[in-house]
Amino acid sequence: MDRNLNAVKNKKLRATPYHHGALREALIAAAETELVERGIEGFSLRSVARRAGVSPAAPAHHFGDTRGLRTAVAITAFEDFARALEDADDVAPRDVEGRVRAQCVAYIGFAIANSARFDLMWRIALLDSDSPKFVAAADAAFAVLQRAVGGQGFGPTDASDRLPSPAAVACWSMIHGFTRLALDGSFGVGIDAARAAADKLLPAVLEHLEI
Amino acid sequence: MDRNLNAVKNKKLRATPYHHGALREALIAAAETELVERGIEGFSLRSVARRAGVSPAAPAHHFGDTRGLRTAVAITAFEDFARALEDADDVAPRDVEGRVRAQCVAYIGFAIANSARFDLMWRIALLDSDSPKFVAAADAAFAVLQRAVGGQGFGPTDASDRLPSPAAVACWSMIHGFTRLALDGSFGVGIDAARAAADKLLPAVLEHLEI
DNA sequence: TGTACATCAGTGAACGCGCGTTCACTGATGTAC
DNA sequence: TGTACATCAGTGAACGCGCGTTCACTGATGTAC
Repeated sequence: MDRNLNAVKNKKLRATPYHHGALREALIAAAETELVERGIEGFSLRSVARRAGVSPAAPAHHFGDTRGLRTAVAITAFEDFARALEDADDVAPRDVEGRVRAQCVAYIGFAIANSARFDLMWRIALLDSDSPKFVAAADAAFAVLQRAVGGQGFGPTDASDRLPSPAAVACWSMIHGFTRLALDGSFGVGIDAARAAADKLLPAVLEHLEI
Repeated sequence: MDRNLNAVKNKKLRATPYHHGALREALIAAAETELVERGIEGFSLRSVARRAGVSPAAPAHHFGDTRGLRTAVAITAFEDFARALEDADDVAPRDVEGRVRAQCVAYIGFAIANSARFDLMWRIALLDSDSPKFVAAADAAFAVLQRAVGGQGFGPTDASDRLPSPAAVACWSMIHGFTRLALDGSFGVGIDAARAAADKLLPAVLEHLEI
């Protein structure tokens, strides 16, 4: 009786149903928005729950803890990243130089368009960085780049180390470094400066990459 | 009388004198240790004050606030970094390839030996990144690298943009990217894997840098 | 088709914590006379 | 050389805050019979 009363009262007050239906996805989306608006430092489990309109304990059900949520966000970010690199390769000229250039442009393009998520992807101290799903997602992204560079998988060094091909790492290093420097303000403060660097400076810089 | 009594009592209890003498330097040193032991995320004004054996309000006197302390640490880190690059250049072969190689080795060497500080140096959202002293320290480090690459200062693009020479940026991007990837575990988890990558993989990677 | 019950998803209040910063203060130093 | 006084450097208690996590709970769903 008392319980029924409560149920009725709650039903009246509650705009949304008790069960969300797709809370996991909603939380990830909320986390991404939160990341954009407040940055990694301002990001918190509670703020994400608040934004998703859900109690602070709800996320634990899906992600365990804060680190789990952050990791889930990073995984989807790496998946999107890999897709962006793939899409770029699909429409690139079929010669190696053309493919490499396309990968680099897509790389920094994704980073600029998704700078908060891109930051999180590499903040491994904040992630379950040895979670199999995370490792797989990150590896998949690099595999796309390596394929475009024409890497034959792993290089001629000791097979036991499983080091990737130097050419692919050279390309990866250069575009990753350029991207980080651009995002971190070394070519001018702000996202516009980063975009300008990608447009004006990057092509000349890539001339110095020999594949 | 009451005051005198207090003074005497305090003098007896106090192992260290009321005035520290070189608290500013001591706080920076404490901050560096704290950074190493707890990482950037665990770092806090209070923990640094605690480690320096001083009240939580003391640092404000020298640095204003937490951000100011972090910035001071980052500035000394950039100064040490520039010095490390300079020292490497002093003993490098006098041809461009030799100097570039030496810069790259010193770059990642510093980052590995000082990974916590190196992380902080680029975490500009946490710093007063437009403080003149910070900008000057960061620019000075890049200037060393640029000199070694043989950059003639600024390149042939619009002088108004003041973009640095593409060759220097290419070198910087590649070694910065390689270093970040190594520190972030892309070549294997842990500092030992980073060191191994620097030793085994980096030389082959630098073959793809054309200056 | 209906009903009992297990399981799942989310609630909301509460906890203890460490944080950055403030405040009025006190102890020490240095300087002017 | 001594003394008064201003200035500087550090104290320590207090504040309010947002955090992550826990807990017993309730509402909704699905499944076995």
